[in-house]
Amino acid sequence: MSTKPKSPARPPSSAVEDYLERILGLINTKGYARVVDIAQSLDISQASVTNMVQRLDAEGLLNYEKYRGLVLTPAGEALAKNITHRHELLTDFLKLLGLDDAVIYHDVEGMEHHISPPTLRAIEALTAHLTRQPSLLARVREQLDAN
Amino acid sequence: MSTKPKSPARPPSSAVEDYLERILGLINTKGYARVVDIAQSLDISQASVTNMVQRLDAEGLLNYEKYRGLVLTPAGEALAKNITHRHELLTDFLKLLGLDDAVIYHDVEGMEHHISPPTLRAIEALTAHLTRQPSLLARVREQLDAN
DNA sequence: AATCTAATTTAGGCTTACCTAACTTTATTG
DNA sequence: CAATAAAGTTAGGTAAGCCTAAATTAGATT
Repeated sequence: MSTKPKSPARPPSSAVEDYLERILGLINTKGYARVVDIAQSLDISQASVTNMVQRLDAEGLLNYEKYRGLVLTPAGEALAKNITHRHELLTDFLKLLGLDDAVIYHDVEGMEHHISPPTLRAIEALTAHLTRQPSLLARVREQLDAN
Repeated sequence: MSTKPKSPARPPSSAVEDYLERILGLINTKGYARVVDIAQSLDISQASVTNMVQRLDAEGLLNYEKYRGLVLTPAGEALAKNITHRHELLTDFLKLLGLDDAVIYHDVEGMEHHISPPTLRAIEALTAHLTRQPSLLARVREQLDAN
C-alpha cells in the first residue's frame, strides 16, 4: 500500500509552504484561519488568498467551503508542521550565533524552503552541540560585533 | 558622489544572480560565456538565455552585442563575485558538517539567494572556529551517519 | 425583516521566467 | 566560395502568483 501520487508529485512551492505555515500558525494562536487573517499575515490581498485556498483545497491540503472557512487535512497539516519545524530549527540556530531578530526572521523566511532533511539534521545536531560550547559561541559573536 | 539608483533599486532576483554566477564561472573556466554555454549550464533553453542577457545588458550588468558575445560590467562582476562568495561559504560550511556533495549542491543553490551579510559573516566565523574543533565535528557527523 | 458592514469571491490584468518553433546570422569545411 | 551546421534571435505562448475593482454573501444591528 503506497501513497498515491496524483501527478508527477512535485514538491510544494515556496508559496504553498508559506500559506500552510501561516494557516497552521493562525489556527494555533486564534483557533481558526480566515481569508482576511491569512492575507494580513502574509501581507497580500484577500483575493490572492482566496485563489490559493481554492487551489490548496483542490490539491487536498485543506478542506474549504466557499464563504465558510477552512481546515487543514492530515496531508496539509503534515506539510505545515514540517515547514514550521524547519523554520524553528533555523531560527534557533541563527539565534545561537547571536544574530538580530529582524535579520533572522528575514533570512529564515527565505532559506527554510531550500533546506533538505539531511542538512536540517546536521544543523539540528550542530545546534545541540554548540549549546554546550559557550566559549566557542562567544568567539563567534565577538567577531560579529566587530562588524 | 553616490552610486546612482536607476529606479527603486530592487535587489537582484534569484534568476539574475544565477545567471551572473554561471557567467562568471564560465568566464573563469573557459575564458568566455556564450549563450549556448549558459543555457547548458543552467539547463534552460537558449531562447531564455538570449532574453535574460538582453535584460542584463539593459540593466548595465553586462555589455552585450547581438551575435557577438558578452562581457560583465564592473557592476555585474561585483554582483557575480558576491553571489559566488555566498555559494562558496555555504558550501564550505555544509562540507564541514559532513554532508553529501549532491545534497550540498542542491541546498546551497537555493539558500545562497536568501542569506544576508550578517548571517553570512556569522557562518563564516563559525566555520573558521569549527575547523579547529574536530571532536565537536566528529560528534555532529556521527549523529548524521546514524540517520 | 431591512439595512449596513465586513468578509469573501470573481473578473480581468500584470510581471517574471520559462518554453517551442521558425527564422537569421556566423562559422566551418569540402 | 558555396553549402551546411551550429549558434543566436524572434515571435508567440504558458504557468505561477500577485494585483485592483466590482460583485456577492454572511453576519450584526436595529
